[in-house]
Amino acid sequence: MKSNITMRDIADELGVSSVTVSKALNDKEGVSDELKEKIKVLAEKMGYRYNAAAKSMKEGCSYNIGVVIPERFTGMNQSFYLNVHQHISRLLENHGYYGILHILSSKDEAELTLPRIYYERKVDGFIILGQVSKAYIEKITSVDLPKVFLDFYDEHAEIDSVITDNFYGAYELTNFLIQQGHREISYVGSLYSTSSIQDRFLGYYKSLLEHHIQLNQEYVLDDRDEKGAYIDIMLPSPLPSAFVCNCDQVAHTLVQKLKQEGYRVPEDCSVVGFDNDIYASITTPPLTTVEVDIVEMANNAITIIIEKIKNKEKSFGRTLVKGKIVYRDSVKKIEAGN
Amino acid sequence: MKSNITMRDIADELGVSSVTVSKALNDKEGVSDELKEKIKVLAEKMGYRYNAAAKSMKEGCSYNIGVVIPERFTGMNQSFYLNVHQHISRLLENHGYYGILHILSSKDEAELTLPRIYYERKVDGFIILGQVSKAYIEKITSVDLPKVFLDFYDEHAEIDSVITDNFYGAYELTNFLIQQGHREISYVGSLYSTSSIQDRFLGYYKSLLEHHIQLNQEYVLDDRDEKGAYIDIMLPSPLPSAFVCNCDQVAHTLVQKLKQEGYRVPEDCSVVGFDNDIYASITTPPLTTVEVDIVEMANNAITIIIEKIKNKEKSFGRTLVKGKIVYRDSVKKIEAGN
DNA sequence: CTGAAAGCGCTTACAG
DNA sequence: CTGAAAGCGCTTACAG
Repeated sequence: MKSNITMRDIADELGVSSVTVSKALNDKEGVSDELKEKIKVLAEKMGYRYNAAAKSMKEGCSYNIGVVIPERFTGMNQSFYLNVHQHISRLLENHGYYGILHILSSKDEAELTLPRIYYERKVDGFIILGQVSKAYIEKITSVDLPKVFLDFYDEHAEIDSVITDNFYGAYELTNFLIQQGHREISYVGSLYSTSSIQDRFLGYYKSLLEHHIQLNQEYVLDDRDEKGAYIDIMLPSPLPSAFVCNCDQVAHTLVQKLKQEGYRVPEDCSVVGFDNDIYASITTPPLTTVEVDIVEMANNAITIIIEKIKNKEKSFGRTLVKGKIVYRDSVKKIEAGN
Repeated sequence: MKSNITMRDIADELGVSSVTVSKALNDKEGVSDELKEKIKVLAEKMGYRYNAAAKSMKEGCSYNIGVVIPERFTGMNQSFYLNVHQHISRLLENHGYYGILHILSSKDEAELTLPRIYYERKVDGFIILGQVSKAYIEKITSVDLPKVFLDFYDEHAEIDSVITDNFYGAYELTNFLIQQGHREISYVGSLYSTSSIQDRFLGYYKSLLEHHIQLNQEYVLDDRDEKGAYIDIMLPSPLPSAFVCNCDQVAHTLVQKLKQEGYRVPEDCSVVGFDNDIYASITTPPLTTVEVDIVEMANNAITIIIEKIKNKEKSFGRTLVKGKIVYRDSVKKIEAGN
């Protein structure tokens, strides 16, 4: 199979012009159906492959989208974003686009270095997957390409973002705990770490408010330091009857700690997570949690970015994607007066 | 920041030709240092960005590498390949290349449909990540682009592959079990499923042979069906004192099953895994296993493919990357005469 | 040291 | 319905 067949080669073979071949292969007007068919058959036979670079140059766009994930979200235990990237990559194909993954190193993030794919015009837009620093948000906002922020947002920047409805998910989950008879409910998550953690906290808080349960500051527990590294969770005393954790991984860690201290889950205290990732299923007992709709999030992000490529002026603001509570075995119903 | 600055714009601004600008920006001979510097400064100031598409068209290559992962390896619990892709993507950048992820759907695999990135000349080569069907191997082998197979190989095809030294890893692990006094050792893995599973089995077998331990066919246990879907593992009776599992996930499943049946690990029987993925650390007790050197594997694959792009004739055959035993708590030392 | 010319493969706009 | 011409942004080979 010769490797460098061009439209011209097909044209020469058939004694027509390359313009005609171009039209035929792109199913455009202006070629007789008969000739069109003949060209297509020959192209196939000659092993013709479209040259995307030529099209890119002509049209001034690459049909690639950069998917940027900060390095710290890609650790061994953090396959969530890579998973999302996988869906993005697949869904993008339906639109004739391709994803180029760029792991943003902590160094580049700190030094505000943009991905090389930007400087080489390899991409027509960016999907930023996972919260980056404020300064980096500003930096990337200054770039003249369309971008959407996935799984986080920043209230100060005028950007489009697609996020799980963290607020509502945590709200519903806490409502559920209260329905099950819980009154002393703790929240586990460092409030200033990410917008997700903060919003989930607020959903939890709203549920408390609605049920006239006082927020006890000693029940709001840190799970990571300023750099986002996990820290040992300090159990409050007395122990609440339930814990709302900001994510499944932390819920998993918490359950292990509780067990070490001699408590049984859910008999002695209930624990719920968020994300429905692998930690939810491997915890014993399996966790009641909120499932993030990855496909829907990826889909939204892609629709938005492609729309913005067509029309730079368009703005979408925050798009919320609803999660879904997955009921498992980590919550115990408390009888009244227990 | 105007977005469509070209070399010509810079040239016009400075009253020189675009050839000179090209030379300057590419650090080529034939421009005075003074002018070169002036051009670079102005380019930066004008917000010039290189047009990769133009270069691609000129040189006939895209500077992209397609990373193809069969869909079935990307499930919730299978972040391994996505993880590898992440490293590939990062390492590729050091060579001026980029990775484009393509999830090969089971349908496309069955129908022998090549990734669209091929038909659109979006990539200069392929890294196939995870074993595909024989027919698909043949199909992709017929393609005129360089390719390397990562984490599997096929003895019939003349292809370059980078694999973990599965044979040696399982051999060493089994040796370790025997050193610890084990004699009845089971292997868990369906031998005809992938080359990895098979080679790990052979390493296990070699260790038995060397220690003059008879291979007991009833101790070779299936863990998945012909389609690769996990099946329930049938425990042999009497129970061996140790299990060599073909991967950590299966080891994790096995440990749970053993516990359900009332056995303690490692007191009643020892279990070892392979991969050192998340399952190794979340199993209670944590698993002794073999750590696959992902970075080294990715590195090798990239070196090979880039070498092959430069020189299509070059052949590398099978490249083995050594793993490393990670000792944890799932193996018990058996006293002689126990 | 500097630049005019040609060409990479395609598409668009126009003419016949 | 068909095609000649121009151009996308860059680089190479050559001439001055």
